[in-house]
Amino acid sequence: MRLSTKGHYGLKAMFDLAQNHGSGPISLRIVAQRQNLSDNYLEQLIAMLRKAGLVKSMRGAKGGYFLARDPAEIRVGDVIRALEGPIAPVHCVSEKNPGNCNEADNCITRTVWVRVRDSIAHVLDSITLADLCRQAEEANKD
Amino acid sequence: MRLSTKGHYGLKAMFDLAQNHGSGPISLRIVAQRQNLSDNYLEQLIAMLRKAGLVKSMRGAKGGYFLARDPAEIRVGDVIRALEGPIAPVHCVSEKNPGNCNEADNCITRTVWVRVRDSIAHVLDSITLADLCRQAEEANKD
DNA sequence: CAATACCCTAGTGTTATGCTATGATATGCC
DNA sequence: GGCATATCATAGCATAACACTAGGGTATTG
Repeated sequence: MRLSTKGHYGLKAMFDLAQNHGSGPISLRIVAQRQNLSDNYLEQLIAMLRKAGLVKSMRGAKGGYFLARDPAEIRVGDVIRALEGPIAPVHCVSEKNPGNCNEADNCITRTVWVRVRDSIAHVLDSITLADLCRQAEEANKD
Repeated sequence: MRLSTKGHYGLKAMFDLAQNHGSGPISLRIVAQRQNLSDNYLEQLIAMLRKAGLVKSMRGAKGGYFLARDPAEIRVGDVIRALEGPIAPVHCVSEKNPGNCNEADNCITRTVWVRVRDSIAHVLDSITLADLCRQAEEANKD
């Protein structure tokens, strides 16, 4: 019942970009240093986020990455799905292509996984990157 | 964000035992056949459940497994934890031994995982095996 | 034109998964 | 007692995912 580091690290990076949103592209090296991640590895993760349309990039010197939309318009669920695929505690209740469970009709335990899936999705989709930034600000007040 | 088959199959087996609770020990071969699982593999899973005190066994001919407590006293969460370990979307917010996150204090994304963890735990702990049996009965009414 | 930074792909050690297989031990029944 | 039926325990193993590392190519700035 565990997330891979993809989602874990990827959200950290997105949060970093959100905090610096509006001040132009930011190089990955900086993000990786700030969030204490391998920049080579992070590059692969951000490529997935770019392909999902969540971040945009500018190449060349002074280039870098920035959020494709306002932080308030990016939900944590968007980030996680881009990196980890559809939310699915078990294959037969995946958000996408639920797979062929030949006994889906009379499989009672299936209802458990549907509820787990929905509760995870609800949490992830109810938090935006802007929410996280607000939280960080409040934590820094002390 | 996925459960292994351990939890998936294990819950199926426990549900099977719950449905036949009260009629003495049931051999694993029967459970495996009914739930369409490899009996050799299921043996390993049920060993974990036995060590967790959720099922009891009788050896020898006419032996088998049976629930250690009433189905109403066994939560799905108990089963999953026995098979998958503590619920922890990421290591630093594990239910047990949360691990040393050197920036736990100012890690904002951490709050996301805490909420995910708690919502999963809440769903799993709010469903008992008896609930599943009741659901199965209602589904069979049609 | 050189430094910077994105972009892409290949490779790699480690771990977990999802089993299979084999043998030992305990119990019930004839 | 002896045989069939179970649980119990452990070892092995092919596959896949994970978490990176490495190295090269391409675009942009100054």
